[in-house]
Amino acid sequence: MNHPRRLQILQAIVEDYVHFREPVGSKALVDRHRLGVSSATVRNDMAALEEEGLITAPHTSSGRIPTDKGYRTFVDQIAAVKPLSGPERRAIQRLLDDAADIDDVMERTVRLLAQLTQQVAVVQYPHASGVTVRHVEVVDLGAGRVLVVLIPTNGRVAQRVAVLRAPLEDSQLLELRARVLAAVVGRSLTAVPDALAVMAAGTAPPLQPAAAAVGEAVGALAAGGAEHRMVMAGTANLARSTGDFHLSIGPVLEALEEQVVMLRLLSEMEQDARGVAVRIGTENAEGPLSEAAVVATGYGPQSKVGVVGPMRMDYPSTMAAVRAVARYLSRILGG
Amino acid sequence: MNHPRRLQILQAIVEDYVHFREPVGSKALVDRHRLGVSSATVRNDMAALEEEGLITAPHTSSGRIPTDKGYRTFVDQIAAVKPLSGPERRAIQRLLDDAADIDDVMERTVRLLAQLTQQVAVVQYPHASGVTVRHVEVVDLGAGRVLVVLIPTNGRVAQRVAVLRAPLEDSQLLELRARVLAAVVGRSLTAVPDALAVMAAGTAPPLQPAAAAVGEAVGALAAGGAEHRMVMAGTANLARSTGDFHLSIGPVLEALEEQVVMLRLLSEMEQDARGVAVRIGTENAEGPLSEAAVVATGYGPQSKVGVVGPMRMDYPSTMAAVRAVARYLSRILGG
DNA sequence: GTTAGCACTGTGCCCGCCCGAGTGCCAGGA
DNA sequence: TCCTGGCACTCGGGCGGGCACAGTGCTAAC
Repeated sequence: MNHPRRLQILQAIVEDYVHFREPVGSKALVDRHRLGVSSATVRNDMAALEEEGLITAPHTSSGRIPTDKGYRTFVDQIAAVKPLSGPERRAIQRLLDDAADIDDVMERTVRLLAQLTQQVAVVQYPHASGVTVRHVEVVDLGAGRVLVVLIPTNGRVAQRVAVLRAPLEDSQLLELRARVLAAVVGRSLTAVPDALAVMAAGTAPPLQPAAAAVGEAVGALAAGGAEHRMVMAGTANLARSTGDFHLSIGPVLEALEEQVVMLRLLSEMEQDARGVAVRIGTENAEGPLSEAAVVATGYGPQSKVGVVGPMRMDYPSTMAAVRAVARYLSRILGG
Repeated sequence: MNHPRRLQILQAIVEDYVHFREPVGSKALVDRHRLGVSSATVRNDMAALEEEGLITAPHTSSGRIPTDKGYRTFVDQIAAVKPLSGPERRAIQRLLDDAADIDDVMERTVRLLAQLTQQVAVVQYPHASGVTVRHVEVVDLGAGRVLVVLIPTNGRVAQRVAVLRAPLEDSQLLELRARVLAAVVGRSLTAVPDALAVMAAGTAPPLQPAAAAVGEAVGALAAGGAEHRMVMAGTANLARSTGDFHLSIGPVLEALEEQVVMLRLLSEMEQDARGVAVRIGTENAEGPLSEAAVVATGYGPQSKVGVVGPMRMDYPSTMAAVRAVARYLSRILGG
């Protein structure tokens, strides 16, 4: 597929279909784009494009719409990522600079991206690679229950309640706390579970069961990092996209609520030279997303941010927005 | 309105309409319910109910559907809250008992409620009334930025980055940390901002700006409690409800994403003697929710949990599920 | 107060019709 | 070899008429 005019026609079809949301015919094409040839010629090229499986006609006598493969070709070969406007860039920066804590950053980011792209935005919590333990706090809740708080250097505090066989004296609690701190502060999160197992094993009997329970709790906090969580916004945008054409909203919403599935999908996507990954239609495994497209990219060490929308989306703008937001996010979190 | 048979007929209309999702006529009514009278009599009663504004006919020759007021009467006068089944109760308990931390409790609760009711579920984070400060941690991020972590007795850890005019020495940081701890540990969250203002004012010049910045950050954390946050699940259920009848999905999704609005709505709702609050259609202010119903109740000190769905919902079951989930939630968090 | 019967009415559905958009193909020209 | 104008063809969508049906309101009788 290296016939320049045909690529140009494919591009025009994709753009017009995204814009007008209806099949585009040869005449409309020559009217709206300076192709320099007649509609008959365009028809011949369209037949060739259809032969190659890049476009298709919903019914015999109507215009053409791009296929999955057509969008893919468009994205790979044609689309130049469109830079964001100055005001947009400033808006991103201002909004994210004001964020109070990590949760706030995530919340603002996902809303911003949803608004910029007019799609559903998804942001994974930052990955904890290279993060070490800053502090651990053990809080007595009474009745043999203690709250364990893990404060890693990335600020993503985690917490959990551990249940002990018997209540602890204040002095015992302090000793336990000191032992835990000594064992893990400064260590990488990945090393925490083992370190605590050693600590528990080396603790004298009266405190041993409590040390084991607390150690297990902290270990779980360190292991089950926040990178398994995500935030989402802009689901209302789906309603608009879905309104006029296929892509029923229910299954897509279900898929989006399955965080595990979404996170795996995002993590599988590998970005290309432009720094963005795109999955179109059936490139997503068979299922509810087979009529949708996902545009994603990484930020920070190995976390992901992206949007989900109809295949008929403005890829250049969307890719630009996703990439820009990811960059600001890296900057905010890395700084 | 104290005509027993007419109430019975209203009840039958609501139940059948909820069940079959189409206007119900006099004949179908006598077929499906043992009313003991003929369809002609039912027609007379239906005319009376329509006169009172409790039901209405979409067009001249079709069955009747309940109005907002009809649902209201149904909910107030008729519906007995239907207790949950044993397996349902056990499922709630098992699921919530396994939760790791507060975020996990919220996440599990909201999913559970969405699944039980087949509606969109909303859970507000627990309110911090009566909560005191257990600990504060100050973590140096370098470059004059410090992470401030507030650990309240309810386990809802909050965090924030404070930006200082100039970097601090380690010893200065330790001193600052000690001053903050001395000022706020053991105090109620509501007293924290003032206490820190005093602390900052009484700090010697070299450390004063940093104390002010950190104090302000901690104060904001204490003031801006988690009760302003909420989690949501089951939006896919909206697609099903919305599919066949009015209640367009877009505006409702938009309203749900406006957390501020939703939280205010929930907080305004006052539960009745049965411990549940219900808002139907236009009882919600004009707007996107005027064709929806909200069923909510409180849990813990003053937080809310509820569901949003079409007016045509199974109120007895929904009210029971909301109430049951709220009870388990109170128990988990209060224990 | 209840019931049977009857005339009436609006909706949904099916059918046939026509119109227009857009195609594929062919023959002629650069 | 590629492009173009022309033409016949095809299908979808909109429109109007006719039909069956569900359900009502009303009246007269019990």
